[in-house]
Amino acid sequence: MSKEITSRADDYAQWYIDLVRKAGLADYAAVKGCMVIKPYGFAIWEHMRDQLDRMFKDTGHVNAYFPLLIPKSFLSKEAQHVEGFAKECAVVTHYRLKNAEDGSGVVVDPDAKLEEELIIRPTSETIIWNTYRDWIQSHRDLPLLINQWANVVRWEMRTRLFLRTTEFLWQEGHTAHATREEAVAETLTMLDIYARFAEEWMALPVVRGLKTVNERFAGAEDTYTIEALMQDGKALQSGTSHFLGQNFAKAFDVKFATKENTVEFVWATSWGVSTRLMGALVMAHSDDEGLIIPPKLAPTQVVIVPIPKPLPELTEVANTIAADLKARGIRVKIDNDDQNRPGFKFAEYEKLGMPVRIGLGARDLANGTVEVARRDTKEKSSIPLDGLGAHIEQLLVDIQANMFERARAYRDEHITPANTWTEFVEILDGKGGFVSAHWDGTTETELAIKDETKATIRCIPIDNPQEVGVCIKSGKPSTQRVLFARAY
RNA sequence: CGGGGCGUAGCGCAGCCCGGUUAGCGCGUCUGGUUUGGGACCAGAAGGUCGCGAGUUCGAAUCCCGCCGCCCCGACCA
Repeated sequence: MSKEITSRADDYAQWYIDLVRKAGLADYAAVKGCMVIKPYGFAIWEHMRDQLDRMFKDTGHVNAYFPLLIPKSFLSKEAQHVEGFAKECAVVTHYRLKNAEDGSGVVVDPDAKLEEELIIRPTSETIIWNTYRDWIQSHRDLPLLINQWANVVRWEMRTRLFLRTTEFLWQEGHTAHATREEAVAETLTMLDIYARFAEEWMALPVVRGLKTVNERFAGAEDTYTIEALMQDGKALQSGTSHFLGQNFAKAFDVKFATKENTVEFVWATSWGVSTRLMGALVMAHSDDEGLIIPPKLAPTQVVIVPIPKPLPELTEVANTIAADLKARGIRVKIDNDDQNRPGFKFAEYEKLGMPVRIGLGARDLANGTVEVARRDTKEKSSIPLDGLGAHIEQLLVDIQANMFERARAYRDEHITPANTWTEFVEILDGKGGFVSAHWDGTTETELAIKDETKATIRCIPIDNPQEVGVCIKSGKPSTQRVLFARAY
């Protein structure tokens, strides 16, 4: 077992894992690499999920659910797709257990071997497109805009809570369109929704961009990404939106009759974000005291702590404040615990990242004030009871904005141009973050850079300015800078 | 699968090199009391197949051999 890491500076990755555990977000359980999301972690995820779901529905999408198990043969229908996922699939081979002859427990019944093995979905393109074939006949059936909330399994070699687990929760949207243009537009619309969600709800600034051929989703023509920067200078791919062209339509023979009475293959997109976003939230905002949850996602936005404990006269005032806040749509909780001391509670709520804490004691009441502490800056101030509700309402807005601004300032400071190879390596090893550098556009060079520095091309930013230059590595001509970084 | 490290109370660890009373410490838990505006204090209590197996020895947490498990780094990846 490893020692506890208490500061971000010591070992960021380990500190992150300890924090996720200590704050009660999640832990590993039973099967190696599999994660249990605990109630507090799940409450935050639910806020994220609900908001994303609203944004999907506002753009015309509907939810459905497809099976967990996929016939093995489906996976081999799209050549690139198999290649991308074959190495990490969990396979179901039998459907029955029986008691062992020697009474040692249950064993797999060899007589119950499946004709065709089943794959536990690593992603659902194949089973969904196999289904879409029956759903789509005419241009009148298009566009088909479906999302599903599901779990998937990818048998990764190494895992890390939220960032990469064997099983994870996500949403995957799968759409079918009559034209290339419409599908490309959908791909970008969804990328934009992800970026807006990250920035407006998670207070997480992201770079929108296009993946290189090498980093592209298996089976896609184009993969777009939102890339976020963590506090240790490493990048995190936080969501992807794929333009699939007609690849899956061809693999699964999904055609439609056009208005012109011809028959065409449909155009496809898929897009997803996962519980990895929870990891991004933690790694982008936390400090040594614990989590800092943006108000829009905090399960409890304001906690009222009677000091030293819930005495009747304090509880009465607390109830009045809580009623006012609730009426304003604020998620508020009164701490009625009379066992722990205030200092303990303060530390505890800071660890959980609750945006605002209201301290309420005799001393305050005598002055007609309360103590308001904000988690993001740890500032405390004395606020009059009169007008408190409006003040808190505004404070939550301010905290949300401040968290985003702070993260954006950090991100912006950590996009560094490099013009020579020496500079490039120095930045990666020193301040970290994104390095903006010229690249000759070849996979060969990209891989050579990755080999030597562990940095990958995170993306070619959308609307990237074109400029003449030479590749940082090969010295060959280049037309634009791309963003490199070491990534999770 | 390669390179490191670690398995001792619910959690975090010391003890091991150099074998020797009844295996310790901190946190947590339970009881009682005093406290209560930034992680309270005092007193007492419960809690252990020292990862498993075999060996050396009068005697093994400690030494030897084998096995198992976990963590970290690398290859894979949302």
